Amino acid sequence: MANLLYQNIRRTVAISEEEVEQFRQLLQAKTIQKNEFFVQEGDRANYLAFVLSGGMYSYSVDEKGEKHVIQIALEEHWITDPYSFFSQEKAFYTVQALLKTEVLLISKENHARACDLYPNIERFFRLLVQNAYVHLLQRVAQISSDTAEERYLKLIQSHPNIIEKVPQYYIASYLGIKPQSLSRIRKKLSKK
Amino acid sequence: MANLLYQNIRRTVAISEEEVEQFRQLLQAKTIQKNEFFVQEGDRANYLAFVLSGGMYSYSVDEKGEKHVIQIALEEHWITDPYSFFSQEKAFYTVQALLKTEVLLISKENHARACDLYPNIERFFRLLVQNAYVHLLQRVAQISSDTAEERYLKLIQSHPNIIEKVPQYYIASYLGIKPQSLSRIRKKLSKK
DNA sequence: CGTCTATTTGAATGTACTCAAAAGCGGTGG
DNA sequence: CCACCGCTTTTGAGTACATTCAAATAGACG
Repeated sequence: MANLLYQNIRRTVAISEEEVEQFRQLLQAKTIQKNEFFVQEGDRANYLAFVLSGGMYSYSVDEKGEKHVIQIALEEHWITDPYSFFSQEKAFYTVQALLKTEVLLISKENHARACDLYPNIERFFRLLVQNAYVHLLQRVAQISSDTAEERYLKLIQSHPNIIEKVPQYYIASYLGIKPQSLSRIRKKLSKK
Repeated sequence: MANLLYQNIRRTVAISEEEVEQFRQLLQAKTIQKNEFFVQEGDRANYLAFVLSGGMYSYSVDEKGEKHVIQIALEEHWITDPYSFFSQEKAFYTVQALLKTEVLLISKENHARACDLYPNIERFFRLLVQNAYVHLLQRVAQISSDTAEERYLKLIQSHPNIIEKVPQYYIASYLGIKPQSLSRIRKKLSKK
């Protein structure tokens, strides 16, 4: 595997491979098994994860016990419960592995240290949140302007490998619909 | 009027009134007339606005020419097209005054300068984006778990004065429904 | 091969939407 | 002061899309 971390950071800030290597010292590699919890609702999110391979997803659970998928993070994406990680309060969401997943973890403390030591890394994380916010605004806009079918098409267009890795009922939940509805949408699309 | 700016910043970071006063020098007061544009889609958002009184809203326009309200900012809230303000690329959204609105404006350049000069202000803006991101995640979670009726109830609970200031069809759009549907929801609720 | 889980299908229901029109409200000018 | 205009909200009737409940198939894995 290439240096995914370097590539990912490089996408946002101009930084040398050496500086990323220094930063890398503050991260720890870990393998998370399929369905293993990374963060559980009510816990504190002490780590931020960078997905090297596999994938994770976050969700909330409503009063009726139903999962609502909020985020899906495949390779080269960062995930945690942002509220809890930033504030160190209890997490709203659960983050769990979709399949066997290799991650690089950074603790809250090392994140703070990295931001102190490496201005480029500080800048990177600041822009990471900024970009996540901008993307999420687009998602909100999309929810109100697009039909479920359009949202599905755009999703598989921007993340073609999501189909292989993520069960359909999680994709449905992410899109804000029920698995049966997604099944019908797919059936309708396949007829074309 | 009290010092809304100081109060607002103070809510997030520990900072002296003097330091805010210094920062205040980099802002300019402006009155925006009802329906006046603050940012137009396709333009660059050169300013970030802090609403002192009145209110503004942002929206996208779809292929059919329909508005989709993304954000509503009443007093003591910050608004702009974040993507455009951060990146200086063309704005996705339009930001417009709901009624006569008094704002404090900060230009992109002064924002950068303020972040350089005043670490507390840098921290404030960083946390502003962070908090906005966390709130938006909650909104996304809410969209998929709550009915339109529940979302409406929660909205007027958290922002009781929104009813007086914002036309019902904008509130409907913000909630992701049509004005007719909101009217029917309100009718149903008033019967209880 | 059997079991467990995921996906698909069917039928009935519900919620929000469209189209269309009426009623309400606020401001302006005769 | 009232009549009129434009804009917002409400109401009605029919429709579309997603949901629910239920059951049948398909796939994955030991």
